[in-house]
Amino acid sequence: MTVTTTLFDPLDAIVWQLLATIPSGRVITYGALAKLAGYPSHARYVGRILKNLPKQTTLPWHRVVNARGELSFAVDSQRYLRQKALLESEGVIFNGHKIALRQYRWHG
DNA sequence: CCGCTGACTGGGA
DNA sequence: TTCCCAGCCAGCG
Repeated sequence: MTVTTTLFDPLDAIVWQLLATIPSGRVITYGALAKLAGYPSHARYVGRILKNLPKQTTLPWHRVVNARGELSFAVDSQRYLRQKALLESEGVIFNGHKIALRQYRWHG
């Protein structure tokens, strides 16, 4: 039987699982997520994974921000505003375009 | 195989 | 501190 056909990459599944563990009100960077998944130099790939998530996903994709504490979308674009709104609804504070970081990261 | 494009980064200026 | 940029790496002609 042929078969096989991996419907998705193993890394994708790992990232999905890690993403699911990030608490409301907290954020994590693309790079940190990649590192936790075991692929420290794949921040961009993590971005691609998020981009490929189905629209109806329940995963907290909005809790992933870039290393500068900003959202990786064109400022004021539709997607930018949506992510910002979701984060603010969880209590994340913004200072201009940047997240008023207190604690980045999950767990801690 | 080549070149270009990103939901990215670290480090030098 | 902010800006800039080479390096990064999978996907898609």
